[in-house]
Formats: sequence, structure tokens, C-alpha cells
Amino acid sequence: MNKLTIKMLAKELGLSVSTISKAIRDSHEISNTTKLRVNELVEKLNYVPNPYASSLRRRNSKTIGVVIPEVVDSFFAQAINGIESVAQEKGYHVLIYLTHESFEKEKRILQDFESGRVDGVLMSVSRETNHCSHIEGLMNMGVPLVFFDRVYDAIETTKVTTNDYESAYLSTTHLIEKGCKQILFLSFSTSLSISNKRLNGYKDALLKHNFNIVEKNILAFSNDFRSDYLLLKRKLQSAKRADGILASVEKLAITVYQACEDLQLNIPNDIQVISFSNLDSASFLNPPLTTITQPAFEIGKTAAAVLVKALKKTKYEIQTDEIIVPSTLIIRKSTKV
Amino acid sequence: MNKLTIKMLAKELGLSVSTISKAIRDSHEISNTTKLRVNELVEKLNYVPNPYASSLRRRNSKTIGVVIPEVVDSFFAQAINGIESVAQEKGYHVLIYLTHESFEKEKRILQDFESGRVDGVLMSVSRETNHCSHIEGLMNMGVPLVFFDRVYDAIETTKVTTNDYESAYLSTTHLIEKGCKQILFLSFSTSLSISNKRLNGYKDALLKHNFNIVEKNILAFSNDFRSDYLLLKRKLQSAKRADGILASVEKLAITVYQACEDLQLNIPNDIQVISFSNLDSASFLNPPLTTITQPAFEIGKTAAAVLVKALKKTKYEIQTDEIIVPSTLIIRKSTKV
DNA sequence: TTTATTTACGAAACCGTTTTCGTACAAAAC
DNA sequence: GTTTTGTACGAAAACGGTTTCGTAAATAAA
Repeated sequence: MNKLTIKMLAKELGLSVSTISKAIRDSHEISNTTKLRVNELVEKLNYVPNPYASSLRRRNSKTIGVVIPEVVDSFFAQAINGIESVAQEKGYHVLIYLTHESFEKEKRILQDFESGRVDGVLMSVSRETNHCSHIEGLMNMGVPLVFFDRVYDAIETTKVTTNDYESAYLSTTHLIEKGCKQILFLSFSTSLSISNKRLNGYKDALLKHNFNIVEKNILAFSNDFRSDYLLLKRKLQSAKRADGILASVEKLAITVYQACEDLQLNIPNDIQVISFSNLDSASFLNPPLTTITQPAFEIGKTAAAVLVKALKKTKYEIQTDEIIVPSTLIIRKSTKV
Repeated sequence: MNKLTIKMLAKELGLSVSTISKAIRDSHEISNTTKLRVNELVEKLNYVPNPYASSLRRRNSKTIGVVIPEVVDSFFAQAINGIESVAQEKGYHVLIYLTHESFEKEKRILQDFESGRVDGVLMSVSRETNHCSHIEGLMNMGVPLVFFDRVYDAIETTKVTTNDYESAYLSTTHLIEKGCKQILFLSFSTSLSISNKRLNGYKDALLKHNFNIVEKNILAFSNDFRSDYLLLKRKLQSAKRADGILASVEKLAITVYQACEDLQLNIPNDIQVISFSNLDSASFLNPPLTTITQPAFEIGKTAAAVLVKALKKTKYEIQTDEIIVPSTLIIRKSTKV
């Protein structure tokens, strides 16, 4: 009933507390016979050491903190899977925190981490984040942090992303090749590096094909479906309607489909659409959505692996490294053949 | 650089450790002037108490453990959101664990919880789970546990679910009314209570309308897309092909769409489909999928609220309570008008 | 045989808080 | 003026492990 402690085991076996502790951790100081006796009792009574006592003494927690904007995006859902897979394998626990794209929340979470709650952090920055003193603060305390997907450029650490620029370049080119004359870029943040990389890919593809960059074709979206929807709808009702769309984030694709349906615009005949997306159901949308499919699981897994590897060393040293796991453009029916 | 401790604050202010601690926790034993001085320094140095030291001493962790099969199902993604929203509000931390439908993993996770790592548990049992000694073991240690969605009937605690039986009954009835003569039920577990409730809803609806229950029309799926796909495809190629499908879980809907596409079966003309699903994109599938949409966020939120409320009491007492948050049948084009 | 080394264990300090208890002093009650 | 009550703080004992260091006995080296 009451929580089992090492002291009780010690009494039971007529050994000292330290001997039990060492036996459990398989120390060379303890004889095999004693280890056997101890392990037997541990097994029998189902003893699990109090992790907080251990953490306190050993000054680590075997826990990693994951800070992400949301989970309701299949990218992050899959990324968590990847993270969790290596955490589980390596004996780490995963604390999860959602910022809901709020900088304030992000800051509070990282500040809490200064307490030593986590050994390391995996992070995808919020849309609002435009400075990084909170991140620097944490890293200066010696807490290693690895970015994935949404990185913050100015911070020197490992960043695991996909080839955002190239993917956007490629898809914009694809739209151009399929005859689009006026392509909208749906952005979800003006400050985020990832968003800008995608934007630059879009821009460079336009320039490369001798298109003008029309600032009004770059739409900045909020995080509110309703207002995003209205913004897009209005844009699509304008005189010289666009005939191509590159959505830089999954949920904007849904917004596009909704607006087009309501405006009775046919995809891809009236307007062609490509979106960054990891939806399993992309092929069964009407029409099937041409996507830039990110290796979300892989990204999460890689980021976690890098972090865990750094945690193994006594002196946490994280390389300033950009690991790029490429996306694939999967052409479906929302663009012309 | 080095971690800040209460001792350093004490030295800095010429006060004792206990005074600082009490001041921070706003104890009545401490004068307002002292509290002010302490809080000022805390603010200035950005001091955050070591959570593990606190946890050790106070014998609680302000942490809840969430144990779910996966995240790559929009139901669980949304549920996590709900859970996190109340955790954040109430100052709890969220440890997340995925069982990947493995009973062994589930058991290991719950066993670890016996260490006192978490104050309480939110759980959706794995598909394989068919006995509950591990759950009982944990609860006997005094760790409160609330089930959500996938409950284990035999355990007495709060269970937050949706109206699984009624939803299945309703959708089966809908299929019958739309002219289906032979309806498949796609099950994802034979042992899980939730799956059986849905199955019973399906069966009772059939009986009510004087249909026979054909055991061969109840298909048990694994967790592997490929084999599920083959199973379904074979079934749909048989002589007397079914003309209706009720999928008891989201990802099976995708399997159905895939199989129908490959077999050139038109939904809803050749075969009508309803699925339990929370996909945002359901309306944009081809055809738009008629769904039983579960209040996933709400379920997560409610479960977390119940748990947190129980944790507030000194004597954790969780009522044996079944909270049912109803789903809604949203009729779209995968069933006839 | 004596000395050095190894083996196997225990005592006690320590990790950073919280909490109980004791106490000095001031204010109130008598 | 003495006793009682309150106020504001500090010393020290937890919490449950881990780790350092000391040591007795057994073994190896001299």
C-alpha cells in the first residue's frame, strides 16, 4: 500500500541502504550473490526507485521537454511519435508543452526549465517568437536544446529541418510549369525563419521564371480559421484572381479547399493548389492534394537522437549543425497533369 | 551559470533557508516586507525552485501521466490538446507515453508510475489489453487514474467516453435507411470495451430492423495498414459484396477509401460508408465522409478536469462515474441523400 | 610471515526543498 | 508588573535516493 523505499528493502535483506542502491545499479563493488538476492526482492516486490530522489541527487532527470505550437497538425503528431520512439528506447521521459503560438507561454515554459526539470529540450518555436533571450537564457544554464522544423536562426545549436527553400522553389516551379500566371503564397508567419525560407523559395522560383514578385500575392495568415478564411475568400474574389496557390502549412490547405468550394472555383482548372502537408488522407481529398510531404517522424526522431546523444556526454556540447531531411513533392490532382 | 538554489538567495539576503522558502510560498509566518525583498530577488535572478527537491519533500510531483496508444489519430491529438489546456491552467505538467497498442509497453509504463513519478494518470487502454492487474496495482498504490475513450470496464473509476453504443446504432440505422442490405462492421479490437459497445450498437440496429447478424460481416483489423487493406479488399471482392460499411476508427476510413478506389467501387452508389472520425478534412474527401465526430478536445479536457479535481483533495477519491460526451453524426456524401 | 592489494560492504554526507518546532521579542490582556 | 498571545524568524529534521570514503576480511605479492 505505502510506497516502497530502499530502506525497507535494506531491512528486509539485512543489508545497508547503500549496498542495495549499488546492487540495483549493478555496481562492481557488490558481489554477484548479493546482487541476485537484491534483484530477486526488487522483482518480487516490484520496487521502482523514486525518480525524484534520484534526480535530486544525480542532478539529472532523464526527461526531455518538448515544446511545440500545437499537436493538431499531423506534422507535429508524427514528430512526437518520432521523438517518443527514441525516448522510449533510451529510457527518457517526455514532458510535452504546447505554446499555442504564444510567445508568452513559450517564455514561461522555458523559464520553468531553468529549474532543472528537464535534461534537454526539443523545440519548434511559436509563430510569434521574434527574439530569443529566453532561449539563450536557458542554454546558458547548460540545458542543451535542439530545434526541429521551426528553428530560430540566431541560436547556435543543432537544427533539424526539411529542405524548406528547395521544396517551395520546386513546387512554385511546378505551378509555373503547369501554367499558373499568378501564384499566391500563404504564409503563417512573417518572422519565422522556416516561413521565410519557404517564401524565398517561392520568390526565387518566380524570379527565375521571369515573374514579378507581387507583394499582394503574399498573404499572412493568423491562427484563426474564420479570419483566415475570410482573408483568402476576399482575395480570391478580386478582379484578377490568382490561378495558383502555395500553402506553407497544412491547415491552410483546408482553408483553401473551403474557400474554393464556396466560391465554386474548380481545383485545378480554375486554380491549382500545392500545400506543405502530412495528411494521410491527402490522396482522397477532392481533388487529391498535391503535397510537399515532410518526413515528420524522421525529423522528430533525428532531433531526439541528437539531443540524447549530447546528453550522454558529461559535458553537454551540441554542435551547430543543420540536419536536413528532405521532403518529397507528391503530385496529385490539385495541380494539372 | 550554475543552478540557483534557495541557499544562495538566503545568503544574499542574510536570511535563513526556511524563511526564503516560506516567503516564496507566501506563508503567513513571514512579514510582508520580507516577502517583498525575497520576491524582488527571485524576480531579478529568475529563480525557479528545483521541482525534484520539492517533489521529494512534498511527495507529489504536480505531474500527470498520459498513456495513449498513438498520437497519429486526430482523436488523440485533439484529446491531448484538451488535456494540456487544463494542465497548463492548473499548473500541472504532462508526461506523455505511447503504448503503440502493446500491452507489454502499457504494463511497463504503469509499473514505472508506481515510483511516484506522476500524481495521477489519464489513460486510454491499448488494443491488446485484456486484463488489468497492472492498472489495479497502480491504483492500489493510491495513484488515481481516469480513463478516457478506451476504458477498461472492470476498473472502478471515472470513465470519460462518448456515446459509443448510440452512435454506432444511429449510424447503422442511417445506413439501413439509405438502403444498405449488407453492412460491414470494421472493428479494431475484440477485447476493448469501446469496440464492443460500437459493435453492439451495430448489432442491435440490425436486429431492430430485422436483419440477420452475419458474423462474417464483422471484420477484425490489425494495426498494420497493408494487411488491413488486403483483408478488406478481399472481402469487397467476394461474390455477395457488402453495400455499407461502418468503420469504428478513423484510420480504417482511409483504408476503405483506398480499397474502393482500387476496386473501382463508387462511394456511395456501390457502397456507403460511415466512420468514427475527427478529421478536419472529412468534408473535403472524395466523396465527403459521413462521420461520427467525437468531441475529442472536450473528452480530454473533461478527463483532465476530473483528475485534477481529485488531486486537490488530500485523500484522493475518484468516483466511479461514467461521463458521456455525445458525438454527432455528420451526414456527408459517402452516404446517399 | 609480512605487506600490499582486492573485494564487499556500511556509515554518513549530500542533493534542494519543505515543514515542524523552538524561541526571541513585541503587543495585548490581566 | 506579570502573564498571555502573536508575530517573524531560524535550526534541524525530514523526503529517498546516490556517492564518497572508510574498513574488515580475504587474497595475492613480497
